[in-house]
Amino acid sequence: MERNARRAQVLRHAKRIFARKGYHRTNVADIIARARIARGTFYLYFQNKKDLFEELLEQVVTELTRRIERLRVGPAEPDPVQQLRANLNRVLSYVLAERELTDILLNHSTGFDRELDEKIQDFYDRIAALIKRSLDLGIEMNLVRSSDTQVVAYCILGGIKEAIAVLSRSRQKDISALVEQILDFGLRGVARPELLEAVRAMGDTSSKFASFLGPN
Amino acid sequence: MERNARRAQVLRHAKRIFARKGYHRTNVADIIARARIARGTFYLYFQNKKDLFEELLEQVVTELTRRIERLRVGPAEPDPVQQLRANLNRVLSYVLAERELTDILLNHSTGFDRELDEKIQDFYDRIAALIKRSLDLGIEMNLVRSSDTQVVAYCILGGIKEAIAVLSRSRQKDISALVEQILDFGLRGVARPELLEAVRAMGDTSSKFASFLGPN
Amino acid sequence: MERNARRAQVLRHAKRIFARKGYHRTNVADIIARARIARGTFYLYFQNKKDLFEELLEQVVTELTRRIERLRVGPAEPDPVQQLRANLNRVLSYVLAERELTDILLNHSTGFDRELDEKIQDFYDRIAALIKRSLDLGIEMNLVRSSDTQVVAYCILGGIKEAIAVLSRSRQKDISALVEQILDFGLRGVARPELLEAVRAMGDTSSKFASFLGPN
Amino acid sequence: MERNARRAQVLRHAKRIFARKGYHRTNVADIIARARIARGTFYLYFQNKKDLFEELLEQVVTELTRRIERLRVGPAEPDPVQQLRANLNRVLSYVLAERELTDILLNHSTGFDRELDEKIQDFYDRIAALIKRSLDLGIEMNLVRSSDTQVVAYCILGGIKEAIAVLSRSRQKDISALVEQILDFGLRGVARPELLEAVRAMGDTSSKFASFLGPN
DNA sequence: GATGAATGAGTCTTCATTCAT
DNA sequence: GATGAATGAAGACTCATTCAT
Repeated sequence: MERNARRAQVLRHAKRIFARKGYHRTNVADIIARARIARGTFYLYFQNKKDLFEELLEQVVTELTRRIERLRVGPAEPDPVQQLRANLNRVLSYVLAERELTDILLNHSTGFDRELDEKIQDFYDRIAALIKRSLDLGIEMNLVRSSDTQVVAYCILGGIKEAIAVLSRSRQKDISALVEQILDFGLRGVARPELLEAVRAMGDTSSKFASFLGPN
Repeated sequence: MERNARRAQVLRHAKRIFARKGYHRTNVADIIARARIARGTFYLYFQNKKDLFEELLEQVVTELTRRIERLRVGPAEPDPVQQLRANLNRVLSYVLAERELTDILLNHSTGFDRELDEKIQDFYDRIAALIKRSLDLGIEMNLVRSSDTQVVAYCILGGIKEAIAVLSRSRQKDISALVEQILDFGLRGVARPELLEAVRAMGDTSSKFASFLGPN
Repeated sequence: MERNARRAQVLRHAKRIFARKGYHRTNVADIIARARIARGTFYLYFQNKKDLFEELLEQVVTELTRRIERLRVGPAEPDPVQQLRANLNRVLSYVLAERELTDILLNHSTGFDRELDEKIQDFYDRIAALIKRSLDLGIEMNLVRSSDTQVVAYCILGGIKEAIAVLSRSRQKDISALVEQILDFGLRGVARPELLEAVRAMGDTSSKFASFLGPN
Repeated sequence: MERNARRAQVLRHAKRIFARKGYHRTNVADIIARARIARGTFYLYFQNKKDLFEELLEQVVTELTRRIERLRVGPAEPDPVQQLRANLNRVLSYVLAERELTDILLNHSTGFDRELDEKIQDFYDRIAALIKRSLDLGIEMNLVRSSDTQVVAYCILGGIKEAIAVLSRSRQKDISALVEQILDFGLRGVARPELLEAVRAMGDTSSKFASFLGPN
């Protein structure tokens, strides 16, 4: 347990530095100075610098994966938009809470470790696949217009990534407005026009999709 | 060899290697081996490795900037969607033609030089500003629904970046379908629902926005 | 090994090599080979080659400065010539003991770093100023003939430097004769002729100035 | 002849730069830029950088050697002090006229070329030998007190070198006063005290040795 | 467990010299 | 003769990792 506490402490310090300076500009000297441990001690807890970095990256990826839930369909389930909103909320909350970690993920430039690059690409591909699946589901449910869901999924993913980057750069604390903007933009981008028109006709004000997409 | 030719030759080889291995894993030895020049020759044309890299980066940024034209409004101008389509086409064509350069920009450019990082962020901010301006214009013209155009602009930018990344990874040669998907998604995301409905009512099949946005 | 001991060890070896080969022909490889340490170890103790060299130079300058005492006048003080003799003795002893360091100062110190050049010129200027002050004092005390003490001071300084160079080249171990020769030459060069005549009349053999310059 | 003119031109430029920056800080690029010749052209006239430097050094050494005449004794010869004065005058005039060349000689730090170092040491040794010979001659002639003429010769040489360095640093144009100061200091340092007393008794003002050292 | 001195492979950069045109 | 592009040996410095204490 003591061991884990020490590890966590080093990880915490390293996270800061990696977020601020990036992988290459950060050296072991920086980390041990911050963490106030000896050079050798570092290697008692981590195989090497890359190992530590990977662990941090793993952390974000894992936590984000945990916070992004697969869309569930069923009578007892909340309506899909609500689920999307919840996903976005969870993701953006995490960004706010762990800005440094998400910075590492977003700004990490590829090309210093093939394996790591693949791991991250994998993560994004998984997210894109989830989005694609939601879109396909939406099409089946007659909510989403037909399109190349593969491409659109990546567009949505990219939009969210960029919005996160903006959020991370800003000092904003409130994410709800941001969530609604992203949601609105994305949903309208994929929704069947009839639906949008119906919403409009009902005098719905923007970002109130939920009300008509499911009775609950 | 003539000065400019030699410079270009070195740039060409370096581009390849940087795209494949990234900045840090590429060393001067790699470059000169590829370009079949001596070590000293390299420094005859470039101050140092970073200098060469920056030049490549500058190249992409400049060319992309050149290919993204500001939306023009006026009776003699092509309709806005046509202009957007043309922009996207020019950008994606460049990506296809200079896959390596765009790879460098998208994947390998951040994290090793503060100054460079800023230059690139600057570029993206400029693009986002252009998109925002187009949205604001669209709102004025009653084509675009009201929204936080700042946020939406970044969402669109991110979507395009991600789509470009996909394109760059794929071996695809035809960009027109991709352009239409991106355009469709983006336009629907921001268009006023009435418009979409009108289009729909007219039996328009996806990506034929142009027909109603202008008389031509 | 203990930090200071290791530093000293490297300095010791470097001193030898610098004295023999000079700054430019000595490379870090030479030093670490001699000191039997790894390349990195060198940089653990010194910022760079120049840093080490400067430290050695600083050493000579500091020690020589320490050994050259300002002339004191007063009833309880030893007579001035005795003080000059003591200064010379201390300086030449150091040269004998640290032949390599003085070699570095005399032969290898100028021309590779503007800043360093100035530091050394400064040192010599300080010594010249001390000599000039002694001469001015001697004039006040009616021991020294009037002259351009500024110029004469540099002549004396130059004479001593050259004598030191000779000493350093030779394998001589006894400095007392050398000291007397320098002293004799210098004192006669500046003394008021009446004094010299008085000494001569008293049948004084060379280098016995002291006997008449004070009662002791 | 054209060839020689070109050579001379390059030498002239190189002299300047070597004087200002020293051998190591001066590189071939500096020289050819100044002389406005191509890189290759440099090597048409000089074997290499060292060769050019040596030639300049040779120039000073040769000219100084030419200007330092051996003391002649004889009824038809000018008195010795006059000859010494003439030597000093010729040397210092040259310093004034070719400050850059003498700077090179004086500041040339040893240790980058064994052969060159020896050549310079040789020159100084030759001068010291000349001085020693003059002293020995003076002893024979009962003008100079007995002493270790070897040591004293180097003291005198050093004094002159240092005085020259001062002259070179200053912007002074008049050397006669300087010559007298050096001469006075040196002569008094070596003269037999009886002589000095005689001079004094005769009411001679400083630096008028000449009047009594020979009847002519 | 903890320490921090030691390691040395890996890179970048300079610059005197050559040589094809 | 003149040019200047090309050369590559030489050398400085960094930093992740190891290991004796």
